[in-house]
Amino acid sequence: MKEVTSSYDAHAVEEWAQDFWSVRDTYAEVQQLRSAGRPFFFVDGPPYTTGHIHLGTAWNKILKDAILRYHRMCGRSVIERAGYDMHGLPIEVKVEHELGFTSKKDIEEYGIAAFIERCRTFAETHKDIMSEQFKRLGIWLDFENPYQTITEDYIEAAWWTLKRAEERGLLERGHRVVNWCPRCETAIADSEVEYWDEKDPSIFVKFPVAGRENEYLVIWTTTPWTLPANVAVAVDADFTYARVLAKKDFAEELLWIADDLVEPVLKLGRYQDYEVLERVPGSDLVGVEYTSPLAAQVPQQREIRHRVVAADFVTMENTGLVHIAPGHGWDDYLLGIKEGLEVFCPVDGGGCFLPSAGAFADMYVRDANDVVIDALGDNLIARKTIVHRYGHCWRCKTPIIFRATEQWFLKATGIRDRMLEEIRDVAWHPEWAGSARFHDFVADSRDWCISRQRYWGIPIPIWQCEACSTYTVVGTIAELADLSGTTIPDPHRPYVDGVTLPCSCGGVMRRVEDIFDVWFDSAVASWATLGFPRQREAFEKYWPADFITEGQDQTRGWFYSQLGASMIAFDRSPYRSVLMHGFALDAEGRKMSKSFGNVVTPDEVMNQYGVDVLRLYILSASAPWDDLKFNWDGVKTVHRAVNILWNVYRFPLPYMILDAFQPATDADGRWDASLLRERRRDLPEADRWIISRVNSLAGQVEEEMEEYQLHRVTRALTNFVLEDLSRWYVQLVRSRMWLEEDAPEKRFAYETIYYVMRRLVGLFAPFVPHITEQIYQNLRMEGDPESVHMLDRIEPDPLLIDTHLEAAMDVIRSFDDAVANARQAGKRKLRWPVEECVVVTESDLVRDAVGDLKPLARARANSRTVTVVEGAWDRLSWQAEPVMRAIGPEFGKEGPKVKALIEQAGGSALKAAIEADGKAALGGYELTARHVTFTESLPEGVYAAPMKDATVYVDVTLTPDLEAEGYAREVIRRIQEMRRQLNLNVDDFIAADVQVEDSRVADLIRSAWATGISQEVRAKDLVIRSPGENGDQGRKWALAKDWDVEGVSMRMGISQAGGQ
RNA sequence: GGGCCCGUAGCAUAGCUGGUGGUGCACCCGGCUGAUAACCGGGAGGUCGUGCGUUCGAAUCGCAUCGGGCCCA
Repeated sequence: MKEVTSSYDAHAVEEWAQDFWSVRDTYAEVQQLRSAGRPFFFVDGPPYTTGHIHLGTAWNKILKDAILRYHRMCGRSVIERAGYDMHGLPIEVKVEHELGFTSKKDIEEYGIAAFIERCRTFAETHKDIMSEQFKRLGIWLDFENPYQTITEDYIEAAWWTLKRAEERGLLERGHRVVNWCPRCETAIADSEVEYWDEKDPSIFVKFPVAGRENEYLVIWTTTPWTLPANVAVAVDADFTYARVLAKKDFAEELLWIADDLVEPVLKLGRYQDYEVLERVPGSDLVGVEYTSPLAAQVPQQREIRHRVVAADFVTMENTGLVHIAPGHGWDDYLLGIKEGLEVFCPVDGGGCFLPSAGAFADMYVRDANDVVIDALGDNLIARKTIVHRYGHCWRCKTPIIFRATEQWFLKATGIRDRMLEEIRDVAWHPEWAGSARFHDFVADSRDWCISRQRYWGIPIPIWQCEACSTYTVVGTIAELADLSGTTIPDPHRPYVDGVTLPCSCGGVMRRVEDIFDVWFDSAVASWATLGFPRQREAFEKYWPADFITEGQDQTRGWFYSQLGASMIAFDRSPYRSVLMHGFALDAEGRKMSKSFGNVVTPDEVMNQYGVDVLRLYILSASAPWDDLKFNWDGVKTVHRAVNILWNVYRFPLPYMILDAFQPATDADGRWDASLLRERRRDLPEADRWIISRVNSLAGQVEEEMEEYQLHRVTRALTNFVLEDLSRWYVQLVRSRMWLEEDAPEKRFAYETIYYVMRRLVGLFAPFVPHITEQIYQNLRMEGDPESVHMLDRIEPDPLLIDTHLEAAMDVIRSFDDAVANARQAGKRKLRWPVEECVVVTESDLVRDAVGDLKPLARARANSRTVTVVEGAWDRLSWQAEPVMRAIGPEFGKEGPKVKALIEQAGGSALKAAIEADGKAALGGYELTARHVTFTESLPEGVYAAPMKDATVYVDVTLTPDLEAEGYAREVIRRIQEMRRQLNLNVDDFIAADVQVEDSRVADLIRSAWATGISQEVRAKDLVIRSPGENGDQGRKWALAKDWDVEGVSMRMGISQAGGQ
């Protein structure tokens, strides 16, 4: 063991620890050490390789790391690799920015090969940056060999999975309405749509009813540009619709509006008057035909037979009639299928109208809104603007549109029920994350559109014949080589695009141009990370994952995509248990965002307080599944706690070293606690207590970790350090450290502290890996495991747990607080002894605890005696006070007499009588509890304070004996202070001179305490004198000071004694 | 609009199988001075988001409402 002189320096400790691990490759050693253990297969949810990590990313990895370290200590062989999600539109968008591109045309001109190389470089560069950041957080995952979604074997896992989908009939080519980003010119997944408020037109439009003069259906829309694609109007069959004669400026027309909405709609249309001519149910309107108000501008509209249809999604809002364009809306599309409506979608991939949109051709749809509105002419009833939530492309923030296109789908709806079954068998933490949240999401899920019309992604391995349209799904790269007779350098676009296959019909099969939705990449992670399908052994051994943990946003993301892909491939859930964690928010509970300027980065926290503090803060600040409100004050508090851990660790070291303390070891040189276990009955109570506490703590940690209650675990650990170790045990044990001779109680203290620290670092290691490693290395015995992270889990030792003692000590601590309280009231410092402390209680626990631990109680109270009194303490008396509010009305004129009687009566006797009988006779009057109150009357010099189930009375009256000790303690303290100022070692001797201005005090000290003081301050030579007395006045002291001690002036001088 | 979670002193939180609201930080006062650019004690501070209900009794259960978060439409 080495002495630790410096105070806690997080950066030095952490740099040292990381260096220590990297030199010895401790991470690999630990993995090796546990390799024979029961496997624990963990899959890292791959972060996307863009930009830098934020607090949420850090939280995610810290949770994973703490949990995995714990499992390793439990003897599990943890199977893991860090993972990275490296394909996709976000990177394409970044690269497009770098190159100044604005459209797909730019990319095609630049060359797909060159473009994806830049994407690859971008992804790899950022992967490396992020790995470094994670390592700095002390994360132990395999960063040397991470799984990457861009490698050949990974891509193969995706291909293989798609082939499984095809084999099981779950792959489908479909014409569907999808979310479409007009800038990226691709379909995007529901999960890639971000919603925020957008200002849009809100218009009410008349559609002329066919064959009727001057009669119209009134619809409402916020997307005028979809009107050229209108084919129908939907009503609710059960709503009541009104045929209204509406009047404006002497003109009249007939309008169909939902009955309840007539008034507001006509008001908006500035109609002056109206009359309801007829009311009919929606079902009566079904089949009514109408013409488009844009028939003049859009030739195709003249061909369409528009009609009214019934739908269940119509609400009693706006006009109660809904404009239907199956080419531009999900509900519209489904309704179109059901009703056999035409799907008309005159918009291209860039969001511009096609020639089939007639007069609007070539216009960008959102720009066309005004033009369309103008074209409506008289058919426009009203126009407003509305602010509503509208979807945007998550990468480029462009407002999305809905477009009917040909895409590839996985038929998630076909396996939905099986998914719901599987969810029930997964252990969710917290439970509601699965049973409520995820369940509801899956129950509402739709088919999964997996195709994207982009470049940087896993190419969809479908080859389709140009001649006969048959298609085949290729499952592996070897299979592709087999079928095509060619090999490719890289399974990305554009290399794979050039490969053709012969079709049985004699035609040529070419790959469909699409790539996978990037969510499909990570969906196959649980088998791809095991090298499946190329290698099957690990997969068969470990899959499915024992555990995953991600943020609550991954409910719709990775929890879902993995489940879907796995159900398709293997018909079972890819994970056995899931911990869903929260989001990192700012102190106000708001999302951290760059534009809001409230972002706190993990770097900021680490730079100021270090990694371990960040880790401990994040883990203890809130339950894993609650959102984390980041708070600097909280970080500071945790920093203080870690600092105390450090101080508690370093405080006994100088003494241990001075005494050449050697913990017991076994034949292999390993630390051996059996001696301490055998002698447990000989240990002082304080030692037995803290040993019991640390074992109880181990039990608590074990229990709470079962449910991933990491906040409770870390709080319990921190609390132990602060409350039990620092605030109590260290205070109790200090004086034993100072013992000169080789006393057994000092040995016990060393053994105990050593034991507690060894257990404590083991318990703390998964959460604060750096500081625990440093402490452990200093405490470690020759034969002990090389790293704290190689220790086995610290299990509670039932032999050493004494719950009675723990309860009794709680009582003493409460007593200790109460004494301090009473002393403060009596203005008697703790340094000054008192004659008597009395604990008045009715509680057996308090009585027994104070009785059993009396020496400790006495020492803590610095009291000559501590006594327990059950019932009434005879030195207490009660003062009776008349309650005139009750006496006055009842006794009338006699009142003043009663008052005087009460005031003169013995309060204690009166109280006893009333308590016994409920009444008391006094001078012929009968008194009850309502006539008199009692206040405790304390003897002179006695002060009281409450403790748990008892009251403590402290008599602070001074006697010459007490006073002598008090002054002596004051002198000792000041000489010690001067020793420190001289920077003396604890074992140096001194010579000292104390001149006391008050000769009575000087005599008091000298007669009883001269020797005591000499011993305490290690003085070979001590002179205490009154002002007149002679001493070494002429002597030059190394340090001389004047002090005011409780009003008595003293002059003290000390020097180091020569020799020894 | 829907689902899930959260809302307790200036800040962060515990309590939530209903029975007199705990803790930490900050603040004020004090102690200790061989862990000392540390450590410890005490005090003050609360309509438990709001409203209604169930109950002898609600922070805790129910309903509604407001605010925050994630997700969905």
